[in-house]
Amino acid sequence: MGPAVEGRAVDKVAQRRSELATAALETLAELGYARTGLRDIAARSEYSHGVLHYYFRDKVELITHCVREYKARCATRYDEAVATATTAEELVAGFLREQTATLTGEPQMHRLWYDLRNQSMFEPAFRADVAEIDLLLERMVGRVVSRYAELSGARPRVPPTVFYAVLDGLFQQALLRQLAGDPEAASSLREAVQEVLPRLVH
Amino acid sequence: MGPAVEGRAVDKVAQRRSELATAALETLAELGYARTGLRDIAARSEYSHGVLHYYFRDKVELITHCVREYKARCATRYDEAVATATTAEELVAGFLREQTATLTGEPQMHRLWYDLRNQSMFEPAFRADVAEIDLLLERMVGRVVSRYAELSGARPRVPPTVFYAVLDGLFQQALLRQLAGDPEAASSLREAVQEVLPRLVH
DNA sequence: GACTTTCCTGGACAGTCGTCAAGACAGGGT
DNA sequence: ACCCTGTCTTGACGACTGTCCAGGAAAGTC
Repeated sequence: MGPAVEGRAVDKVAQRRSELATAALETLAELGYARTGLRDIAARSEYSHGVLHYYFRDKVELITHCVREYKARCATRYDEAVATATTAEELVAGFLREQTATLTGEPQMHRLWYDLRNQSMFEPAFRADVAEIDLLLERMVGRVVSRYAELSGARPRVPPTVFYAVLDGLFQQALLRQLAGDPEAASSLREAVQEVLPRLVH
Repeated sequence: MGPAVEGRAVDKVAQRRSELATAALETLAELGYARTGLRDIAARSEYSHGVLHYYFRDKVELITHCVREYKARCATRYDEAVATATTAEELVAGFLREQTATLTGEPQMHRLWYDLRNQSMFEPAFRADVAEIDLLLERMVGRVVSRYAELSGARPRVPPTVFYAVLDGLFQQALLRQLAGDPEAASSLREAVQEVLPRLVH
């Protein structure tokens, strides 16, 4: 077993892990943490339930790996809008478009994020990863806000942490309404963001 | 079995239900929804696990009853501060005192609320009750804000729903930090509220 | 070809889950 | 004395849980 082969083997293993983590993410998003078993996850993949303990030590390690995969998707969501916008209005429009799209397009994935973040309030094993993602999301919001301030020639009036908490609260409320079937959830969110944002940076 | 006796019997039943619901609330707050079984709940009460199906049809009905009990505690939390404050600063001080007290004093109860609210994103059976409590909390925040505006001779700049979402986002972030052991969680929350509030009502 | 290593399956394990029903026990009514 | 009714306990049920393991399948090495 040479180093080159080992390198390829490691990649292969990493790929399987990622493959299984994706199946786990889909299952968790559909059923929620409390109702998801390892057999449900395996059923969604093309393998049997035993393989999960071949690639992951624990259920905790599996879910932790899932959460790490999840962060890669979220952290760059608004980066394009930040990069391409040339005016403040354009940036807000791009931000709202993207936010609305995720709210109506993949609400399951986001209720999973909130579910796992809540689990970390009970299960210390999740806290480190959740905190890491939370920081990533906070920085993402921070980039949007600071660029918005730059384009509109103003200054953020509250720290990035507060911005993140405020926008997260608004999004979570909208998500709850969206999943309850409220057709105006998205438009209410847009309106709220447009009202709040200029008052916190001007 | 006359009506008078029946009336007393109904009270007795209601009292037992309440008693068991209290034990359930304590257990849920400690373990979280995903890890709480009916036997855990019964162990915390002075009865055995079979009695739960004597007073409640389902696990769902039990937890629903819990949530209904929970709301009675929360909805009046800030009412005294609203009633006694004579200046805007006094009202904010009272609000922050109460908010800090609940954050550091009973964080378990609040992570349970967020847990159950998240469960309602997956389990439609919880949605109606969760929505009801959410409305109650929103109105409570609305009372604080409108009184604050009145005392400071200003106007709320965003609707009550937005206020609730914003303050809830800030509180949830603080709760996450509090439970992770951050000693500055409470003071950060106070600071954030004092920064945000005047910018949304002036 | 045989042999070794890696990968994956399927079943078994010890628990726990929600649910239910049979019986014990108490108290009042007749 | 008896039964009746409301309470509560206890044990059991099938289904499900995370975990582990014996062994088959497949792939790679000599």
